[in-house]
Amino acid sequence: METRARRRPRDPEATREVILEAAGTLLAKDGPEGVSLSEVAHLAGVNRGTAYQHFETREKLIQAAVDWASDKLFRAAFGDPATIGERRIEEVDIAGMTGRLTQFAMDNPELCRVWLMQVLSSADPARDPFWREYCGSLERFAASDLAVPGVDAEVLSVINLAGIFLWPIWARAHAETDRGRTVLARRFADECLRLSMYGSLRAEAYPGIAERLRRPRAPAAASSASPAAD
Amino acid sequence: METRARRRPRDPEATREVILEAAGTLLAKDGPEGVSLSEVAHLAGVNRGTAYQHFETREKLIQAAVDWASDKLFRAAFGDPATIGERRIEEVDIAGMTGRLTQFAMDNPELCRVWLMQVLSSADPARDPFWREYCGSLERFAASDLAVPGVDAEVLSVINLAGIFLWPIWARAHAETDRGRTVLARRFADECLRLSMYGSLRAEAYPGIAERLRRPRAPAAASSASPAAD
DNA sequence: CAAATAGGCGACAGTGCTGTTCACTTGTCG
DNA sequence: CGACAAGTGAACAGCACTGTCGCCTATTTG
Repeated sequence: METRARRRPRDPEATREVILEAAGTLLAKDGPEGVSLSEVAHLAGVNRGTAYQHFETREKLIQAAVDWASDKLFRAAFGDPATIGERRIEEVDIAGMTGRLTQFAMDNPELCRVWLMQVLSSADPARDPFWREYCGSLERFAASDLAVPGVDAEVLSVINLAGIFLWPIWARAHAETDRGRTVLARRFADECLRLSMYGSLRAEAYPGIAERLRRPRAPAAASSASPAAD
Repeated sequence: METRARRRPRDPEATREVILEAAGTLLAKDGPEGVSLSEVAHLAGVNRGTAYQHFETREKLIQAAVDWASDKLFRAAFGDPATIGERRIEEVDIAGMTGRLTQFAMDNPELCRVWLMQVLSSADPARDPFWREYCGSLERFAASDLAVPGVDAEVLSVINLAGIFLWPIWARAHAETDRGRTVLARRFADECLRLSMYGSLRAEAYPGIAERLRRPRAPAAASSASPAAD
């Protein structure tokens, strides 16, 4: 992160942080199996031995970096995890949360990439704290009278998060300037809202689908437009 | 792939295929930087030297495997790339394509993971043929009178594909049985359709958002519910 | 201020992977 | 049948990375 000035001033906390940050950056670039402790130490401007003092093995460093990313994500979306219990009761501001998350994703695409990749590789994504909280929020929202009836919160969580975290990567590749990225962030936010408000299909044009959705879990109606699920 | 039976029958095409398949599997597990040619050769039941005969370097093998995954995806969604030009004219069956893709993703989650990771790491995702075709289809759909007005096809493509490809991973982790997975596939398809038809917010409850969407690209309305994009 | 502590550093052995070469076996095709 | 191409096995140098050890020195503390 900085040009090595002979010897790092003794400060375990800061050192640990700088190592985690470097690990996060490389994790986003190469994936969990692709980062070497040597690289991380070099990027962090720290001796490899120092890194081993903070994290016993490469494996544990990676894990710590992933958890660190997840925690940052959590804080960006929901604030301090310690006080989360007290705030559970208040009204769910679903649009606001989506906005905060979208903005954060735009500002920290690497972090989101790390988190996504971890979830993609995890045998049990449901154990991730951020995921649990997000999904829980959507469930509470779906149960409220602000939501359209029939929302499947779990599925919607995957769709939302996947889009929110993938979009910035797309955007980064297409906008060189900050201004351009802001425009792209706005486009995403708008389309998210539009989709949430009105969907994408003109409902009148698809009576078959409407029919199918009216009797959930029943065998698919014989409409040419409805995808067969089995 | 199979228990090595002495010596592989001479068949370059099949050998190449088996190597690519093994590479794909490992790619899905470990990411591009995480697979070694030794591992691939071992899993494919092929001599390391043989692998080097088909692919000059590790790097080229990885690239070939990624392209191979992208191509399979393309075929699953759109059929033979060679004949794609002739079929461009016909009506866009957006729901049908989504259904096919969803099913394919459920059956081949590793493939989708490979593709996703590649896109996540690529500097320019727009060069991927599958992406281009998918996005193009949505654009044609958005321009038709089957779509709600104001759809941003590019954003919607990201949202759709991200969801479609991430869901199976979630599902795999949560359903042990084929039956369970079928149910989860159905849940996803239903929620996709529901979201496409009606969105998730009760439009009447969010006049601020409706207002904002009515004048696109203007500075955000001062609604507490609308996410600030800048 | 001096000693003790612990954060940080450099060097080392061990391991696994890459890319290459070479001698060898065995299907397949003209 | 003979030539050639596909597949095997082994060996090698070169490299990068892991994990460990002992030394150095900034900070703390008595």
